[in-house]
Amino acid sequence: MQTREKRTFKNQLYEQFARIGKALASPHRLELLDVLAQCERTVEALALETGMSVANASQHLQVLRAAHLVEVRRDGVSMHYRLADESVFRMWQALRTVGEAQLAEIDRVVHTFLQDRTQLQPMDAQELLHRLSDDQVILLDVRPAEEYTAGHLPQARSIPVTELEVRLAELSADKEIVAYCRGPYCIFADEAVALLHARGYRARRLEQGVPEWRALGLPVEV
Amino acid sequence: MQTREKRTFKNQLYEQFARIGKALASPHRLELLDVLAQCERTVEALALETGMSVANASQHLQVLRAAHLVEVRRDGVSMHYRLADESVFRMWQALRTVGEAQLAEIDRVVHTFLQDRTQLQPMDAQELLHRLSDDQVILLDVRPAEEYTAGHLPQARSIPVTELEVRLAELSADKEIVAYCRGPYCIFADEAVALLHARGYRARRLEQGVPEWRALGLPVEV
DNA sequence: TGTTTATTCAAGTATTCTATTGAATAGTAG
DNA sequence: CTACTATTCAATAGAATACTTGAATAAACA
Repeated sequence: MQTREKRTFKNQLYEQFARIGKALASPHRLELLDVLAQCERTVEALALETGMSVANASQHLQVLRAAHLVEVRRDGVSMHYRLADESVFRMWQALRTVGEAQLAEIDRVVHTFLQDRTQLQPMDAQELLHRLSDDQVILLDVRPAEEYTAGHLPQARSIPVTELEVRLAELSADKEIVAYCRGPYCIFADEAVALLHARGYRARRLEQGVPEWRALGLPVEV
Repeated sequence: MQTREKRTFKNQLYEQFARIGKALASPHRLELLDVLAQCERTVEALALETGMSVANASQHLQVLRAAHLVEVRRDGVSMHYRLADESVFRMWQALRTVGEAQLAEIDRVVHTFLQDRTQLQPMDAQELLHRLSDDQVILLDVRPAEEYTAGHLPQARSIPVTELEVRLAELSADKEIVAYCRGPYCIFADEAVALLHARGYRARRLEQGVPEWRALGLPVEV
């Protein structure tokens, strides 16, 4: 291959990879990917969840679709978007890891809004598996019910954080409760643990969300 | 936390992650990251390697630096850039994986320029380790000498592809030769294997480059 | 068939990004 | 101190992107 031909090859190759990079170049699109990592959703639901206008959400979704990061199916009048592939979540996870390692601002934002998260005594997957096998804990999925339905951790019970207060009676105070939600930047589990502590329960937060759990190669129930 | 406050939190968080996404949104910057995955380099060397003007390369490097994907050190009059962190390479790798899985165009580009790569009988890390332990193969690093110096596979010998033809006498034809280079889209090893085949050697191509080898957790010698 | 609903498209404006050019800076060598 | 080298900065013009608004589709339902 000639030098010029090699340049053409590389240009075309990096051009293609940059299509994916460009799709990641917007905070709105990253949020869409993050939400879609839980389960598929309609345009309207995504717009609501992310606080964007429907038209704007739709446009960003097409950018993601053009880069083949999401796929779509029609169901009646609604379009349901979902991540194209497990590798898309892994890329988002890799990007987050870089951010956590390199951007002090991310730490600062988390600290500003979430105060001291260590009070929630984060538990990792390893420890959870161990405690579950001994039947020592109640595992609580505090995400919206539809996300639980789309896939949840084995042995988890669904009590969305919005319903937790009125459904406390369902929980025995004998065992420790481990709450999980969407992932490391989701605050549903934080809120649940805070509420449970206030009501005298022993409760901790699981570090992983469902997508991180799946990425660890651990089983998810549908 | 109030609804409005939650939105502010998410906005700030995704805004930060998008800094990294934006840094990945240019083919030139992806190529810079890819080249830097081999070893640190000066601005001039990067400009030469990627076919960009020095000023343009410098500007793109500052974009990468602003996103904390690369770091820089001064050595006399030259600035040496390097990847900030192993996690940056892993992110680039994750992006490539998505591209390979989702973008048919990437396959098409590779096929157009590289014809049939299976003729080079790609070998994976597992098989190489096995063959090396039995002393059955010669392992050849065909990258430029400076990249070999910055880190190479254990037991590898350095013969840059540009020098291979005149240094063939150094290689015994008894053993099979395994050539590797920068990674899956680098053609140095392809060229080396083709040349070796033409001269009657048994030769194969290693799938991984040094950064992929390192990312597998395998040792790299300096 | 006409109406409703969810989504996409098209147009317009504001903003941001890119590559080029030439000048400025910071360290080195004479 | 002067000349030189490697890099960065500043200014520019052109290209691409973002968000809004209102209209257009396409399926579902009465």
